[in-house]
Amino acid sequence: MHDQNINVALKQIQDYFKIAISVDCVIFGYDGKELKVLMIQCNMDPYMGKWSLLGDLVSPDEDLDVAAQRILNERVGFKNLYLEQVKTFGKIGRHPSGRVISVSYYSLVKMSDFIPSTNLPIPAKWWNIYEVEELAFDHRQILDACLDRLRKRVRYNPIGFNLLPKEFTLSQLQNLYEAILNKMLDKRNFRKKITAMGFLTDCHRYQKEVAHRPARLFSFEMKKYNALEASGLIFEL
Amino acid sequence: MHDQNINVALKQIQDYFKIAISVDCVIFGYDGKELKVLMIQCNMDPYMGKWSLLGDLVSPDEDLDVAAQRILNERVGFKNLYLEQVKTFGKIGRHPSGRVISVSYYSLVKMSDFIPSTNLPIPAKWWNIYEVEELAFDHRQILDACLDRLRKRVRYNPIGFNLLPKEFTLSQLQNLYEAILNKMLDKRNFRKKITAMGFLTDCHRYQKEVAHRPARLFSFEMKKYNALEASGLIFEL
DNA sequence: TCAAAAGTGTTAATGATACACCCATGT
DNA sequence: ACATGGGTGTATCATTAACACTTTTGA
Repeated sequence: MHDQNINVALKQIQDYFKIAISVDCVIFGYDGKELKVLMIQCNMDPYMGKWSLLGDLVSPDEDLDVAAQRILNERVGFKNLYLEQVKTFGKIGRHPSGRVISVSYYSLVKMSDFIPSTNLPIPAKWWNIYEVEELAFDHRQILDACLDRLRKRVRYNPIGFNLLPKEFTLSQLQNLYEAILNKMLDKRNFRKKITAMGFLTDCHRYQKEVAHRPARLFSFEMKKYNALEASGLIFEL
Repeated sequence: MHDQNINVALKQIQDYFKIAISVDCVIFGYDGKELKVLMIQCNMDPYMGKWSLLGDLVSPDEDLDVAAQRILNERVGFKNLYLEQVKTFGKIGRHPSGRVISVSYYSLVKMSDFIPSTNLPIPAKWWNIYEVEELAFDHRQILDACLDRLRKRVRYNPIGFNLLPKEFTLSQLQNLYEAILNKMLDKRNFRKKITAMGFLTDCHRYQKEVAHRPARLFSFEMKKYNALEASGLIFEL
């Protein structure tokens, strides 16, 4: 290959391939009280030390969704999480190292199953969603867009269960909705609505070792839900 | 520059910059009866002759939204159209020339103002949304995603007016909603709802030269709507 | 005078909201 | 026995859905 070819190649790079693609994941969790988001500290100027979402470049032979799953798997050790693409951020100056267009996703994690790995390259921290500090890059915008989307989605799709343990009480479920929507709900109306939809399975088991009347445990099974949805059920909370 | 540098450069290309970004626009229009979508014919194998959305590569110094506006302007001659980003499509094999990740947008055009330019590089055609043939690339998926989004958006945001002439009748507005939602609506209930929201301005003018009782003309002003929204109005149809 | 779309209210059904007390357990 | 959250039903209000006839114009 001689210089002329190089110049052609470099010209092409300049013209078409000077953009890198990344994926950024907003990872939501729920600890039984608060809605949380997982973040790491940025090690790149000018955002050194600022908190940042988990993200990485997408390689040329990698699907976007696969890249998102990879990030979740590499950094948090989870597979097959609920994942939804939200929005693509492409402002010129959004990344200090050059033109990086970022496809954002949010993901839902059962924190009860989450074992914080101490041997990961970068330690991560769960932040209360309402107490997040100033973030690196345009990650505040990304976080806001994902939280907005989650709030809409959770009202019309049964995805909240991805944040709860397999067996949960109705109060836990209500509390989760209150944390996501940032709004109090009426206990009786909430229970009426969700039990009337008929997709919750009564586990015939109860909470143990709680200093009050133990609550009935329920579980959510996608199969059962799908069957009901197919016969006309409309989920709405 | 000698060969070693070349190899480094090429390696970098291979590693990070082998992905091109494009924008594809679903351009919706309304001719008074049907919801339409603007498309062109593909001149690239293996999709030669198939119909395709309007799209182009994003240049490295160009915002995504700006690229979308540019495409609309270059190809259709419009500026400042309503535009919404919908989803990013990034499957490995979606484009025959290599890895191209496409950010999709939909846009709303007043067809009444649209003068089909005959001197454009590629002639475009308005298709009835419900009669679109097999499309090039993954454009069917993109179209479906954009139509879905439009259907949701139009129920909770006053964006339908972007498809109507400045002055329109209530029947035209209803017809537009029926075309978008693909569903008949009750005339009296529709009128009650939309007039009760109070943001339509009566033009005190009427249709002319129609072979039936002429309908009252209304207009939509964003200012008025914003004021009402600020004082608590919730748009919903 | 006919055809075609404009315009207009009421009733019934459904869904949403508001609200207070007794129950079972651990300490 | 007390503190804590679990669990339950009804009445009111607001919203939605269903429905038919008269009016105005051009042909």
